[in-house]
Parts: sequence; structure tokens; C-alpha cells
Amino acid sequence: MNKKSRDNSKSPLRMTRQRRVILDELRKVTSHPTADEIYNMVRRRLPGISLGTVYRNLEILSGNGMIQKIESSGSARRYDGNVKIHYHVRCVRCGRVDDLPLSTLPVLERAVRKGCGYEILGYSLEFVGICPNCGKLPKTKKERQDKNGTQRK
Amino acid sequence: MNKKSRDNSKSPLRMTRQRRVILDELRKVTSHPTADEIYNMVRRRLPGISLGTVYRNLEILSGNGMIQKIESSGSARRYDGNVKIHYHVRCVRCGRVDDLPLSTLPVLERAVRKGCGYEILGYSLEFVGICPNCGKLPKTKKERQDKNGTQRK
DNA sequence: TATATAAATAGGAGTAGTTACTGTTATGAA
DNA sequence: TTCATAACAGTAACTACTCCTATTTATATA
Repeated sequence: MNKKSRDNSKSPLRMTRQRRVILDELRKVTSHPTADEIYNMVRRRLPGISLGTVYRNLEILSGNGMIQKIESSGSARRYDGNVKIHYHVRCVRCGRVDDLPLSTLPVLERAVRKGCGYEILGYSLEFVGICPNCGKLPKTKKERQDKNGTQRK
Repeated sequence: MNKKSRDNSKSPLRMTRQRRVILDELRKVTSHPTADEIYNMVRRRLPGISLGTVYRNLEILSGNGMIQKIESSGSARRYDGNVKIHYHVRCVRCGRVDDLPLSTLPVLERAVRKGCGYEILGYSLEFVGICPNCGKLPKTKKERQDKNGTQRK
């Protein structure tokens, strides 16, 4: 590396067609889609895109704070084009995720930061429940099997 | 079903040897092990047990509120023999999970319950950070690649 | 505008964690 | 003791994701 230094310590994000379309599609919706759903949305505009590319870009975009990664309940990861801090509710039946109007809680973070030995980077707060659609349907086989219903902290 | 009704709507949990040992081992530790770790703990006492049995029982025990399932940050699910409400910190590097001394927040639940359309069942609150051990080590390849560091809500 | 090069791509194989299936065994109510 | 059913072991299958390689592309610089 003897040429003019390229300063790759903070090289700007290269905006490929694929990356641009992924970001664009994600910002168009408020539905918090999974990688696979995004793959299908993007494929309508870029039929040749590969699923690996979608995963890689979602990882890079969220690593750069341009989108939000919602990884919470064992089920598939979801993504959110809205990067402002806000909270989510997830339906335990269908997995759907919605936004919650709830002010942020800096007090929480402060309470934890002192004295647990960890270097706290942040927290994830997610509510679980049953969405309006699923509330009308009968219980699933799995829910009936769980004798106490879902138990969460 | 014409015999004396067996009332299977709330049939008691059958306590098999496998189930008892799983519960017992889980209650002995405070380390929030994964299914695979529990499998290895239990195998020392029941060499013939199968991984499927461990998974099934962890599912049933948590469905009955006898243990807690911690499914949070994309990585493997973990389990906790302590069912009292409490919160966790997870290390983003090694995945280790520790308990947090933090009083509960009923206020949160009340705030959400009204007016989001969901039937709220509960919430999951998890802090992420870097544990004391990992804090001493250099960054991973993946962490260096993420130009902004980890971004969480 | 042309060129060099690091970054990103498609396609596909590989993996971890989990679930589902099948035939067998054990539990516990009667 | 009997018997229905729940739970079992063993294993195949599945889902969500990651990693690999050869090729292409975006961008900085000349």
C-alpha cells in the first residue's frame, strides 16, 4: 500500500444497485419484513439478485445505522427502515410486528449501566401479544398443548 | 371418548425420569444454558436421552411456567430455572447471559396495554453489552467490519 | 475519460438450531 | 393389573442463515 492512502478506515459505503433497491424497498413499507420477504420485494425490480446479497446488505446497512435489525423471539429476524428509536409489539401467533407509540426510557439504561460489570451497548424491549387479526381466530394446536398458555417475563 | 372423562384439558404433567432430571439440572445452575448444553449436562445422568427429548421437555416445561425460555438475540435459545420475573444482559461477543438486579416495571405494561389493538401478554426486556471477560479481548473480524459498531434500539 | 482496485455480486454449498416423524416404552388412572 | 395415552429414542427434514469462489462493478485517482 504505497499509493496515496485510500483511508479505508472510514471508506464510504459503496452504493450498488442492489443495495439501493433494498434500502428503497425497505423504506417504502412499515411492515418490518423478514429477509426472505425483502428478497421477494426486491426481486420484482432486480430478478437476478441472490438471497445471500440481501442478507449481506441488510447486515451492512444495519451495521451502519441506516436501517434497524429486529431480532427477538426465536423466529426470523425482521428489518425496519425507520431508525428512530421506538418499540415494537410482536404477535405470538403470526409473528407480525407493529410499532408502538411509547416514549423512550433513558432511565432504564442508566439504571443498568452502573455496576453489572458489563459494558452496556443498549437494550431491546419488545412486547408480545396477540394482534387484532389473530385474536379472532381459535387457538393453534401448539397453544392448546401449552397448558398454561404463553408465559413470558 | 365414552369412558369416564379423563379431563385432558388440564391433565397433570407426567413426571418422567427424563423430565425430572432436565428440570433438576436446570435448577442447579444459574448460567442460562442452551438446549445443547442442557443435553450434555443431562447425559451424564441419563446417557441414553435424545436431544429431541430435551427440546420437547424444555418446551413443555416453559409452556407450564416451570422454567423460563430466553429467546432473544438471534443466537441460540437459552433456558432459566428461575421463573421469578427478572431481566438479563447478554454479551454480544460470546452470547453469555447474566441476571440483572433491576426491579420490575409494571408501568411499562400498563402504558402499552391501552390502545395498541393487541392483547398484550407480556414483554421481554434484554440488555446487550460486552461481558467482563470479552471486554479484555480485541474486536472480532465481524465487529471491525461494522463501521458504526452495534446499533440497537 | 480511462484505469486500477477493493468491494460487492450470483450462485450454491454448508451449518446450527430446531422440529417432525415413526415405532417403541413407560406412566398413572381406573 | 389393565389400558389409553403421553413420552420416549433415533433420525430425517427443515428453516434461517452464513460462507465460499470466481466474476463483475463502483469509485478514487490519474
